[in-house]
Amino acid sequence: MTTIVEQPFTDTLLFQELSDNERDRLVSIAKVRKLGPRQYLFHQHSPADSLYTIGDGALMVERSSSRGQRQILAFIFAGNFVGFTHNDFFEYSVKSLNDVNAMEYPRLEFLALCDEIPQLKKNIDRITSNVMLRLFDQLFALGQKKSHERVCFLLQQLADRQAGNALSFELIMTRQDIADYLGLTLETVSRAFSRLQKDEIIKVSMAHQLEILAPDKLKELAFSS
Amino acid sequence: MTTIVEQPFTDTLLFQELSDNERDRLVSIAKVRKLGPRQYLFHQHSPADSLYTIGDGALMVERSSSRGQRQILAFIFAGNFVGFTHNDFFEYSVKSLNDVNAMEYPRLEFLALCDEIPQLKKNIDRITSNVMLRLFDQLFALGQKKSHERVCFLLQQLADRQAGNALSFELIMTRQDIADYLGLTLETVSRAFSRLQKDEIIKVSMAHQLEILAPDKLKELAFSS
DNA sequence: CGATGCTTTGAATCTCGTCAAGATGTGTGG
DNA sequence: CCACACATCTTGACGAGATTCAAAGCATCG
Repeated sequence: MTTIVEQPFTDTLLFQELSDNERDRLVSIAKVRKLGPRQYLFHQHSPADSLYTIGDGALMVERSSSRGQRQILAFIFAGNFVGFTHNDFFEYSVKSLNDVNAMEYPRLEFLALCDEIPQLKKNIDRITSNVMLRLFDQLFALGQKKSHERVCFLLQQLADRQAGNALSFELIMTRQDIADYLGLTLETVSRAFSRLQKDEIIKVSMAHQLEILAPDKLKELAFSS
Repeated sequence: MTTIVEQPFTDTLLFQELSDNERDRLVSIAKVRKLGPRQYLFHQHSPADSLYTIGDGALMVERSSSRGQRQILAFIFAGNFVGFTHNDFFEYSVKSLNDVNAMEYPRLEFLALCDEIPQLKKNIDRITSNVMLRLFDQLFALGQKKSHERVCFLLQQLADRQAGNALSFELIMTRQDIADYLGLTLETVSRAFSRLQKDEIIKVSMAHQLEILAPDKLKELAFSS
């Protein structure tokens, strides 16, 4: 259970700088939650009774309209924290991409701990701030970038967040998931991959194994800075 | 100065449920900041040394790339609070749309007050949460909606937030501003207005006076729920 | 090995962006 | 108060980029 703490993941570390005792108190109110691929951790509009940390696996935060349109608001990975809201109901669903090991914290008990452990509250605030900054980036991408730039934007994010800066990693989401994250269609995403491959910026094997051949060009296209 | 407190504005009320004494402490560290139209409250990448509440007027939160692309992240109005960040530098600029009366709070002193006044911290958290929810909506709009639906989305927001649910109000921003908020071009925005006017959903006078003729249809298009 | 689900590619269509002109609105000075 | 200049907005014609529809190619899994 404490493997969550040990993992060398980038941001959203809920446990950062907590004492052993404080961590134990968090662990004591948690229970394990396991998910297979393509299962929901929780649904949009359901009561926001729990919060979660991800120990293993990857998920996506999605919002759907009754017309069947879907926007993916974020991808989340091991070490991340999800489900914190001021509302009584969730504004989004969270769905797994692969096998997931999560810890579930009852909301009221968690909030009580937040009041008692100032550092925990600080960690929440820092995570919230990071999430917000990422939303700004995504908004800029959807508003200003062309399709292949948006794909580069996502690949850069995945390289940083999922793969820990590796140049080779697995694309665990489908083309449709990527499309719904970037505000495109799956065909457009597929064409963007083909184009980036032709330009020798990336290499895709078996549709889901990705290799970054030209990291500088990728960044250039991702941030059009 | 205390008019800020009294104004009946919707959300992001920094002063909500504070005692008179606590409000006075906030006011005591604040100083007045006045802006003419199209002036910057602060710039992207400048040191985040202050926070602000808006007493009067309207502004936009914008992020620009060195390529000259601009994404407007939000419009903000009287009663709103802006500039809160965990970074040492601002991730965005804030620029006025008309004459603005703001209050400026030195960041360190403000943060100290947050530690001393739990309700103030709670207000910040609530505001942050509202901002996040609005970012979700905007992301959905940019990712999933067509141009005229995005324009409806903005008009609905303005009717709610700027005009206090009125059916008639002034469009204080330019077509270019609207375009940069919605990820479109000014021409597309203009065409969307013409189309909505032809469909008798809105009426535009002198390019900046707006009247909502069919509120239900507007909502329908805005939320395509 | 065939069935299924996902991905790629092609062709037609459509929406939106670009470029350009003209209209409307605003502000200034005579 | 009018006339002129400058900003902004509207509209049209065209082209680029994205979506849609359709078919074919690949993996995966029983």
